Parts: sequence; structure tokens; C-alpha cells
Amino acid sequence: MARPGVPSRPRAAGSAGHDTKRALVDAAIVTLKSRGFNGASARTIAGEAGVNQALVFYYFGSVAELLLAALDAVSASRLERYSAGLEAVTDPASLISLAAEVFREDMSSGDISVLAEMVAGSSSNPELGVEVAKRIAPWKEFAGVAIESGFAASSLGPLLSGSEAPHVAVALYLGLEMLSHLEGDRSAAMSMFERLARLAPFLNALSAAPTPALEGDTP
Amino acid sequence: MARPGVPSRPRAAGSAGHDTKRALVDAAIVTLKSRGFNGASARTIAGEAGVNQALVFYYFGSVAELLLAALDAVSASRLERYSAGLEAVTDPASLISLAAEVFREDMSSGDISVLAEMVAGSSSNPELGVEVAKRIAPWKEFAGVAIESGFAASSLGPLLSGSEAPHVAVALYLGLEMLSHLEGDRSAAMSMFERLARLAPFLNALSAAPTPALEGDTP
DNA sequence: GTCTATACTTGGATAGAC
DNA sequence: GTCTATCCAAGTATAGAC
Repeated sequence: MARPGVPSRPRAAGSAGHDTKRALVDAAIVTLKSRGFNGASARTIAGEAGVNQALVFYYFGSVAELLLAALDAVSASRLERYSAGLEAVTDPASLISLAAEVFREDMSSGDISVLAEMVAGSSSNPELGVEVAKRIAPWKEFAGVAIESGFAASSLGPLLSGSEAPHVAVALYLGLEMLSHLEGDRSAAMSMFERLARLAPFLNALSAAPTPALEGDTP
Repeated sequence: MARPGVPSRPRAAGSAGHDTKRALVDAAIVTLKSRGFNGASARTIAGEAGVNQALVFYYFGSVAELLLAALDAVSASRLERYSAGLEAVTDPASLISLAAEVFREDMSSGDISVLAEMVAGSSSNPELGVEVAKRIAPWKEFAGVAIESGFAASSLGPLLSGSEAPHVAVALYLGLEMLSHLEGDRSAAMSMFERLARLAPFLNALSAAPTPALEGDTP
């Protein structure tokens, strides 16, 4: 149908509306969510996208590159949403509130599982692992900023600032997703946030009352 | 060499000292640690054990069954060690001390990664996931007992007892392993325990001083 | 840009010799 | 009980037609 001499803009007709490369990225995300890293082959992804398997290699060179592009897409959209919520974080209670909200969203959408699957799948593949690690760094940075915003005025601040707290937060995020996915039950993870929410007033109260026992070993 | 009519006790000679079935389980553990779930095929495991690939199916029926047997073996040895350390747990400080010690051991030995790989690998395979979930239950039970022992006398007890705390503990354990493995750096995880250890005296002090803000919503 | 066809590799699993 | 040989399915990747 396309006249010769008109190179770009593929797939003018039909359903997707955007080009094949984007369709493959979207299909990779869907496939990672539904069938995991092991199930995300060139064939299954291309099938999900409704295109031929060879196009994975035409556009991305390898399956791993496509999966990384999928991770990039999810990370970008999630971090954008996180950043929007960050402005409301001024104390521990609001931090917990934001964390609970984005976690629930990520569980429902399956977006965390894309990250978790890539982390898990990288264990067999060091080269892929390096690339995944690079893409986790922004999540840790975000966690660090969020924690700092939430605990800046708290006496717990010195205990958390500039420390390994972001690392632990991301690890917990990943672990909760994997365990919830395994057991097919996210209630335990969600009730953790409810517990924290009930603890929030107590944490907020610490903002004014310094606790000597917690200080003295952080420069 | 073996006379006919003497059926059992295979592999009398040689290095391993125990039979092939056990050798395959050990090789499966080694392979899960070094090459991950994806790399743990019948061929690679059998190669590690120095036996033929067909024996995986002769003894276990499928690769998945062998991997579950490997997980069972690791779980049994680790839970035995945990239980031994549990007797010394009487307050938050000793609980933190035990947690740090066993976590460091598990990281060094790679035993956690066996669990983490199986959890991660199960995401593509619901049937396997059910079996893995069954084998995680004892870890959660252990975590629950340990937390209860450590916080029984503390005012934080009501906040933790009978709750989702064991689930969160196991999730954090898994997440820290996966992230440390991915980044090739366990220092962040270990320094988290150092932080907690410094916090321990403060937590112990809470054992006598009840905190009204934390009570009232737990039956 | 997209497809068909194909080469090559790896992996699960079984049959049958020894 | 262990091995060789083999089958079959699935996956990566490339070549070339359209």
C-alpha cells in the first residue's frame, strides 16, 4: 500500500497507532509482567506485539536490549509519577503516605515486577546485570531524596541521611514484590504500610524532641 | 567392578563418598549459586556433578524437582543454624546481633541466593511457585519466633507480634540479597545491620518504658 | 520495514545398551 | 545404576525475498 519513495512512518493503518518499535517495547513490558523474565523471548514478545520475531533483532539487535528498553520505559513513567508526589512530603507521615500509595499503584499495575524480573533475570547474565544496575540508580536517588524530605526535621534524620537507607528501601520494595507475587497475596505488604501509617503520628512527634541516644556517631 | 546381585550403594569408589543422588543435589546448589536459575539446566548441573545428564531425570523426574530438592537441602541446613542461634535472643539487641550474623553467613556462603533464585525463577512457572512458597513458610515462621523473642519485653511488641513483620523480614532478606548480588557489593546491606546495632541500646531501653502512642489498636 | 525461511544452539526428556 | 544416542521443542540470530 505504501508508495515507494516514502521511507519513514511505518504501519500507517490499523490499531496500534504508533510504530513497531514502540509496540515491541510495550509488548515486552506486558510479557515481562505476565510471563516473567524466562518467558520473555523474542517469539513471545513479538507474538504479543502482533509482529514477526525477526523485528526484535532488526530494531534492538538482541532480546536483552529490548528488555532494557522496556525497563527504561517503565522506570521513566514511574519516576515521573514519584517525583510528582514528592512535593507533598514534608514529614514522616506524608512520606509513609506517599510510599504506600505508589507501592499500591506499582503492585496493581505490575510495574514493579518489570524491575524485579529484570533484577532476577540478570543473575545469570553479568553483562545484563551491569545495565540493570545502572537503571536502578535513579530509583535509589529518588528514595534518598524522599527519605531526606520526610525526615529532615526529625530527630531520626541523622540516622537516615546519606546512609544506606535508599539501598534498603529499594531492596525492600523488590523483596515485597517478589514475595507477594510468589504467594499471590499482596495483603501482607499492604498491611505493613497500614502499620506504618498508624506509627506516623508518633514519628512526627519526634520531629521536635531530640533523642540523644540516636546521635553522636554520624558526622 | 561391582558384583552382580549387589544392587544398592552406587559409586563405591572415588571422591564424593556419597551417592549420585546426593551429588546431584549438591551440584544443583552450586549451579544455582554460580549461574542462577536460568543457568541451572540438567546438563550444567550434571556436568557440575560429573555425571550424565540423563540421571537428573532418573532420580528426580524433572529439573524442577531437583531444584526443589536443592532448596530443601539449603533450607534445612540454614534453619538448623538459625534455630541454634535463637536461644540467645532475649531482647532487641541480641535479635539484631543474630540477624546480622546469619545474614553475613548467608551472603558469604551464597545460601540466600539459592532461595532468591528459586523465588525469582518461579515467576515464570506458577506450579513451581507454589512449591517454593511452601518452602518459604518455615523461614517466615522462624522470623516470627525470632521477632517475638526479641521484642516480647519491649513496648514495641504489640506493634510486631502476630503481624506481617515476618513477611516483611523475609522480603527484606530476599531483596537485600538480590540487590547486593546485582551490584556486586554487599557493603550497603551490612552497614544497615551496623546501624541497627547502634540503635539497639535505644530499643532495649524501650523494654521498660511503655509508649502509649503505639498501643490501642492491636487486640 | 516486514515477512519467510533457515541455520544453529541449547535444553527437556526418553529408549535402550551395557 | 549409568551411559550413549536420539528426538523434539524452543530460542537466538541471520539472509534474503517482497
